[in-house]
Amino acid sequence: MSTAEETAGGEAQPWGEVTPDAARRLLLAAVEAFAERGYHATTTRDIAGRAGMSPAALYIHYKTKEELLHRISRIGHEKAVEILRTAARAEGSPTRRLAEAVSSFVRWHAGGRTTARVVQYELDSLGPEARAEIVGLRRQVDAEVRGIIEEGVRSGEFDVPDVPGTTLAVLSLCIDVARWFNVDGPRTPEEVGALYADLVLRMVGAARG
Amino acid sequence: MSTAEETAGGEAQPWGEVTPDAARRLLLAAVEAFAERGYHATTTRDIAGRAGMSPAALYIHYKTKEELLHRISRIGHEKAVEILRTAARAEGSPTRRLAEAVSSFVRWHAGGRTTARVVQYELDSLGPEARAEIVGLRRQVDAEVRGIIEEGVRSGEFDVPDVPGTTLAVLSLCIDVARWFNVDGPRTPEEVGALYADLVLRMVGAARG
DNA sequence: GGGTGCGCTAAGCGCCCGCTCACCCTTGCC
DNA sequence: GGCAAGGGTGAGCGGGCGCTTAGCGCACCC
Repeated sequence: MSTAEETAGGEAQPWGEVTPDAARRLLLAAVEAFAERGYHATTTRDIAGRAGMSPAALYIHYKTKEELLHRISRIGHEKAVEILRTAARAEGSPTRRLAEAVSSFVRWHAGGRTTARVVQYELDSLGPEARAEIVGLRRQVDAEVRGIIEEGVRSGEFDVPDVPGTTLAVLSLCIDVARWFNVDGPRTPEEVGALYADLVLRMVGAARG
Repeated sequence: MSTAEETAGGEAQPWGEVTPDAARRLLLAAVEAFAERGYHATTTRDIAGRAGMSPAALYIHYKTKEELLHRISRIGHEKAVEILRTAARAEGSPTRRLAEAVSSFVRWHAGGRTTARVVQYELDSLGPEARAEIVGLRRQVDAEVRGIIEEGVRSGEFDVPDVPGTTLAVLSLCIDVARWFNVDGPRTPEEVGALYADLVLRMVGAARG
């Protein structure tokens, strides 16, 4: 691979796998537009315009507008699973791994807010087959977090009466960051990640710090 | 007032104030449609059809499709403020009031999921002036919750290093219920409300029941 | 019982949507 | 240089959108 897939800041460039170059530019333009206005309010003319192309160019690389959303959604969810899987399978106590999972997941939602917004909130705009595929990836996301919490309960580090419910709440908290996070706001993604990791450790009754 | 505004279950019928009857039927149809497909994917023909009317009937009661969304959003946000204000100003310790605020707010999001979904997720579909008005109501929502947490910190019941950040997280957790809650799922609104109240008390470091 | 006005409909206007098609450049191979 | 291939464009099709308008029917008042 000749181009770097990760920048120095740790922020992923997950679109490196998309070729050729024009297809990637269109995909990036679509992410921006979908995040700003939503899938249904975005026109193919707008996407093509942002990518510096004519409306027809879109259809050389993608069959439909929905295929664009599907591709974005799949790549984004794969990235989400990868982030959580890395944290879940790292070394260290469940407490440390849960904190790392939450803070890195939150950093991804805050830092790549445009992508995360599309990934998390435009699921219903997909057709049935595409949605079914993405729902499968979401189950993997849920399983990774639930796994860490279960381990912490077994080891006695956590005190969690309702593991599925708490898993849901933890993921919900992280995902909703994509809705409210503001790049020009007072908090950096790192700060929100640290705050949320602390709050989640409180939620599972873990000893902190 | 000849008709009841509240049902026995405590679930509000906040549309009682909308008159005449045809206007209310259209508003309810719009809530359903917006919640299901989103504002931009909903057509005025669909709304009118659900209300059993012709497309033109909509424009007798509302100037534009956006006015429908604006009205729904304002009524919904006013209800949200009312729920939190009631809990915040009740008697009892900050711990009790925070638990009541969270559980009732969650019950509203879960039970009236269609309304809550529109209220919480279609804000960006409003024009600038309408959005500005709604943002003001949101600030009131934030202030009510922050007020309870501040009181708990002052009284020594809570241990919260970052009050604005924790307020944000608590509200985020409650609001996101509207995204994931499923009426056919395993949990009732009451169960989710109780679970979330407990999780939030853990987040603020309060002694629990 | 005739007039008045309101709630509603049938029809349709103008616009812009997603998408297609015929054609045009550039590139690389012989 | 000839030529095939593929990325790109300009123009435009069919259709559905938000919204308007002309007119109808029914409840109500005198």
